[in-house]
Amino acid sequence: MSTLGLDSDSLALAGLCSSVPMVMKVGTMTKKQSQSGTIESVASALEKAIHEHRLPPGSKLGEDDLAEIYGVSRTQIRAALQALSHLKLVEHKRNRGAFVAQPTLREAREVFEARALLEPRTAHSAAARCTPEDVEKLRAHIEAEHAALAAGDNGRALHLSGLFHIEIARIADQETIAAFIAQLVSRSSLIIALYWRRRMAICESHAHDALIAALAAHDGPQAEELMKSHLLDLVSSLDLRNQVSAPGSLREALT
Amino acid sequence: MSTLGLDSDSLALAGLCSSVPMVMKVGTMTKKQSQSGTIESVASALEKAIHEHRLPPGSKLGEDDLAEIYGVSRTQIRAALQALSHLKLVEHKRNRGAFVAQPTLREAREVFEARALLEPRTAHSAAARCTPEDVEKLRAHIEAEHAALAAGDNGRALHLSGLFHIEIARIADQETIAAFIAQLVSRSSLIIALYWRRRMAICESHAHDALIAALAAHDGPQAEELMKSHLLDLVSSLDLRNQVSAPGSLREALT
DNA sequence: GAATTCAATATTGCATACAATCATGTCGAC
DNA sequence: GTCGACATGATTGTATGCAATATTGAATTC
Repeated sequence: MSTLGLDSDSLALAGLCSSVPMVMKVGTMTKKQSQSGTIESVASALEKAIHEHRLPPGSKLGEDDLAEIYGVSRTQIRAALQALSHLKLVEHKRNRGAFVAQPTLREAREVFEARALLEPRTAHSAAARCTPEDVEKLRAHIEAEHAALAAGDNGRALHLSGLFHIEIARIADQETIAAFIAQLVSRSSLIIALYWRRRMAICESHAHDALIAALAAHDGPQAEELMKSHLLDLVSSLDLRNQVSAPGSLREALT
Repeated sequence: MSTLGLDSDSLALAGLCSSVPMVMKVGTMTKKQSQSGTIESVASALEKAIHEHRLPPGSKLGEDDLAEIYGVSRTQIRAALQALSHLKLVEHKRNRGAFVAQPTLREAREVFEARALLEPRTAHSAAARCTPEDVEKLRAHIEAEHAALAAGDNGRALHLSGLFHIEIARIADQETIAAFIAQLVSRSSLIIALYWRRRMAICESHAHDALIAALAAHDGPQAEELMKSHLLDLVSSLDLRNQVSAPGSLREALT
């Protein structure tokens, strides 16, 4: 039985899962679709599930379970897990399997230092290149984010909030930096799952609104400053002080 | 027959290759060492060969060839190639195989923009934390680089020059940023192979010497400035103007 | 003679089968 | 009653074999 958070119900929610080719498992003579985007599909589905905190840090990602859930072979699951492992989203323990990564306190600090280094100046660049279409796209993101929040789906809101940051890097027309930021945003999602202190409300909406305004006005310095303070706000909503162990990792620490 | 630049001779040069476990291929009943670092070993060996320009951009990396060269199974070769693919060092073409990546002009510019964003401020941080042992290590790097240059081994010198930059990020105690820089340095090696104009001499030695001095003196602003100008020098030694095709990619473009 | 089609070969993509390793639960000894 | 050793089960790591696809060469036709 699957101990994953990915039962048939959440599978339907995953969105991208629907693009996983339907393999008619009637034996070995069936012509499979060989749609060949399976690895990326599985990786995307898992990534999304992790972003939305349906798979909390530390979750075991058994190969057989995933293979059965997605209806593909273990080989492709392994490839997808390996890809996510390179993004630091899953950790591989030798002969033990793959687990959703649990960033340490140190990693958490490093991730946000890297974001502080990359994102403000990227936002600056984006302001110069931002087109009306880009602004429209960003507004759509915000809107969807608000809708998700209103619906109480915090996970989805967080996911969309991450996409917002990645979109800004894309507007700056820097694919390489955008890839880095995408990775950092993904890891941030894990960090938030581990170190977020509930007392603090995530009032990102305002920050994002102001950012859009600055971008639309092509005000580079303002966008840079807003992004910087936005990231600082985000960090201050986390509990990154030294502590004996991260919440939830206790179980892992005592084995 | 192998069309790779990795005959038995260059195999011996690869250094890390010696850590590839010796599989006694006497059939299937032989107990292999199962040293289990094979994938990393192969990936490192390939990475080094690419850094040192023994495998120029566009080289075909046939799985069977590599499997025979390193005496391991195709499975591990595939895993190693996949890892390098995530570092953007090799490109996978569907049903065609793996090739040493050929960064486009656009990618080349992006890589150096990312470096310009990351490295100067990382050098700044490194200056504050730099210990005498770190300085010694950096000097050793420089020395080896000079030795390689004197021996006419430009490839090795380039490789060491890259390690120098990564070492600085490590001194800054930022593993996450160091990983990004490592990737960018690797890709820079490919970019140099494609777009370097021979007229320009690579006078990095001086820049590196000055950088060490600034780091040793804990002069953050100076280190930041030196790194910035060093990167600019490096870019100016490249030919990143628009052109019909990169040198060497002609063959590929006409197939 | 040149071009196009078709067959043959080589190479990758994929899945399955086996081997190795780790976790768990039981039995026995102290 | 508790601790330790062992056997069993489950899960990952690895290799090999087959199927699918691209490339190469030859033969045929215009």
